[in-house]
This record gives sequence, C-alpha cells and structure tokens, in this order.
Amino acid sequence: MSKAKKIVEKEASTEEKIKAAAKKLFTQKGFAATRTRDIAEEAGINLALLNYYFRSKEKLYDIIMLENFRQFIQGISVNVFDEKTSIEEKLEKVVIAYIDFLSANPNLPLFVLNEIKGNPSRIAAQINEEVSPTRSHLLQQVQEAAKAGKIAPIDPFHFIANLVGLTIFPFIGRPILQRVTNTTDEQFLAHMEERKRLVPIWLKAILSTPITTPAHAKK
Amino acid sequence: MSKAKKIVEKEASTEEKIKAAAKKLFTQKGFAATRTRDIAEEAGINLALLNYYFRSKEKLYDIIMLENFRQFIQGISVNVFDEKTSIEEKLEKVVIAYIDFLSANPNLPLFVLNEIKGNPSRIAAQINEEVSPTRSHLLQQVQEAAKAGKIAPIDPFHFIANLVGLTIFPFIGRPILQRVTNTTDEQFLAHMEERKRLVPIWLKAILSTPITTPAHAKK
DNA sequence: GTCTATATTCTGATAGAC
DNA sequence: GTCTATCAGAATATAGAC
Repeated sequence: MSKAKKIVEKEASTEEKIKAAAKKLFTQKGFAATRTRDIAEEAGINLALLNYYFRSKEKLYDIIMLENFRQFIQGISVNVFDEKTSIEEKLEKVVIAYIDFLSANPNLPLFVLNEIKGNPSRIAAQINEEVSPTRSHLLQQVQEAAKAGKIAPIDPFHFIANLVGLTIFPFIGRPILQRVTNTTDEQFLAHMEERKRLVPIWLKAILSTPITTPAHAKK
Repeated sequence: MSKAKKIVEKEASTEEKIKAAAKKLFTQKGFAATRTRDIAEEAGINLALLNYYFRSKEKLYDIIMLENFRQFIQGISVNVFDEKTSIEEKLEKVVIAYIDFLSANPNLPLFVLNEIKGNPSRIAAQINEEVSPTRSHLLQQVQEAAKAGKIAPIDPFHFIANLVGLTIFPFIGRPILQRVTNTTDEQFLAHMEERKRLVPIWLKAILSTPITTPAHAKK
C-alpha cells in the first residue's frame, strides 16, 4: 500500500534469502551438521552478512527451529475442533490434512522429533499451548461415543498413537519403507494419496473392534 | 578356556569402554553433534587413546553405526520365517518382539532413520541382505491368504507401513506422545505392554476390513 | 548493506615422555 | 598402553574498507 512496499514484491530481501537457506539446511541436516558457510553459499550471499542480520548461528537456528515447530504443530492440528462434525468426518479431515501437509513438508517430522528429543523443555510450552485444544476436543468426542456405546472404548493414548502412527510414520520411515517395498518416489506419493482414504477406514475399524478386558490398570 | 582369557571377565577393556561410550553418544546425538572429547570423558579415558585404538572419529563412528544398524535390523526381523505358523501367530510374535526390543533400545529407531536419511546408499546393502527374507515370507503369506479370500487384499506397502507405524512409531514419537497425553514414563511403558496385545488385534481388524475399489492403479 | 581479510574459538589428531 | 602437551585445520564471528 504505502510507498515503503513499492518494489518489495519481486525478489526476496537478503534477510529472507538467508532465512530460507538456513531453513532448508537446518531442517535437512540439523544444527551441528550445518555450517554457516553452507548457509551463506546456499543463500548466494556473503558469510559476514549472516552475522550481520542474525547475531550468531545459534540465534538463527532458534528462529528456524521455532518457525518449523510452529508450522508443524499447526499443520497437524488443523481446525478440527471448531465445527460440530461427526468423528468420522473429523477423522477423514485430519488424515487428509496431515498427509497433504507432510507431502509438502517431508522433512519436518524428523526434524521436530530430533529437536524435541534433544531439547524436551524448550518446546514443552509450545505443545501445550497449540496442540491441546484440538486434541482435547477430538478426544472428548471419542470418549463420549465410547460411553454411548457407539464405539469400543479406547485409551486416548492409543487413539492418538494409532492416528499419528498410521498417518505420519510413513513419512518418517519413508527411506526404509521405499527400500523394503522397492517403490519409487511417485509410487510412494501415490500410496500416501491412497492412505487418505484408507487410514480413516482402518481407524474406524479399530474403533469398532471390541477389546477384551483392558488389562492396564487405570487409576 | 585358554590362558589368554583368564582374567578378562571382570572389567571391560579400554577398547570396549570407548566403544560403549561412543555408542551411547553417537546414538543419542548423531555424528556431527558428538565430540571426541565427550566420548573420551564418558569412557573415563584420555582423548589420545581414542585415536590409538580407532584411527579416527569417522572410523569409530562407522563401527558403531554398523553395529547399531545390524542390531536394529535383526531386532525387528526376528525369526518369523522359519516356522510354519499362521499369520495371526506370526503377527503376535513380531509385535511382541519389536516392542520388547524397542523398550530396551529406545534410541535406535531415530538414529537409524537419521542415518539412513543422510546416507541412503551406505545402508542399502545391509537392508536388502538382512531384512528381505523375513519380509518376503510374511508378505507372501499375507498375499496368499488374500487370494484365498481369507482376508481383504492389501498392498504390501500398506501392510508394512501399518505394522511398523503401529508398533515402532510410539517409540519414535515418544516425547511428543507423552506430553500430549500427559503420561509418565511408567505409564508409557505400560501402554507399550498393552500394545503387544492390541496391535495384532487391530492389524487383524484392518486385514479383515474390505476396501472398496483400490483406486491406486497397479501395473 | 555488502564485501575481504582476519581474529578467535573449537575440535580432531599426533608427538613424545612415561 | 596411557598420559600431557601441542599442532593443524576447520568453523564461527568480527573489523574495517567500500
């Protein structure tokens, strides 16, 4: 609108170029394995500029890390809680959203898992803040359906583990999966497209499978 | 037996101490983030000894890497193919073996996944060599059962993705899962024990869920 | 804001005494 | 075999010219 933004649209600013390069490399290889020189080269700028814009490698990493994390969280916690849709519809929506998001950002899950493993505390807040609302609503709905006898009762832990395991895991284990099943990149993505339809069906099958005596003692 | 082994039993040799320390740190933090000094300290020995026994950091890492990888492969491909057991029994066995193994080696999966992502070629051979036999037999059995109409036909890719996703993923995503579901370490392990029983049931439920028109075109 | 050149710190590896 | 001291190189960060 204002004069200040006149020409900004075409090419990215130096700062943005650095961030983009940093994001790519950090997300691919992690903090320790990435050299500032590589980031500078990838961004097509001089090494000194990196420290000019961001004070240090660490500061730059923190920015990328938080951005990645935020993106991941909201990517997989799409607004499935603001509508009064059924569990079935909701499952379908979530799975499709997950798979679409991960197809576009295949490196994010492993990055986040590594980071969260090395830095459990730093990220705690973010999770509780951004993921809890969604979770609680979907879980609550599942619990209620179980009480009403519509589905088999299931521990929230297992429900989430199943949902996430069936949806996200293929992307994390992609290199192994592709090799073991001898599939190309295109075939892999085609399989993921299939899973948009299949995973919700399977999850419903799981939910309607009666479990005998939940041996696990719950307080 | 011989005189040479007389006293070897009590305390680990220096070489073994270094390997143990290296294994711990490399497996936890990866190659780039681990310093040889840390390994030396963890092993309670001097830095120079590391280069005395193993020529370089890289050589040492390679040893640990291959050991980890081999352990992982054979840990998750336990002999499920040498017996004429049914699919049901086999599934139960595999899942139990996976979960027991991963409970004892919680860091291995993420390490292997990171390594395989950064180094796809180096590991290719190992996989084909050690994992294929098991895979092919179990898969073959599934395919045959599908042909005989006993279970719903399922793409091998999805079968493996489901098996591995439901079994291994909880260990990989453990930090997130525990936080999101607000569970302690003991509760987590209790859940994993439960899954030994539940996952096979769910997998069978999936296998007996008819799928309408496999949209994915198979050549 | 951007660059070249340089300072500083870190880390893997080795020399040499014991 | 084990240690101390040190080197050589890499990687981050900064000084200072333009």
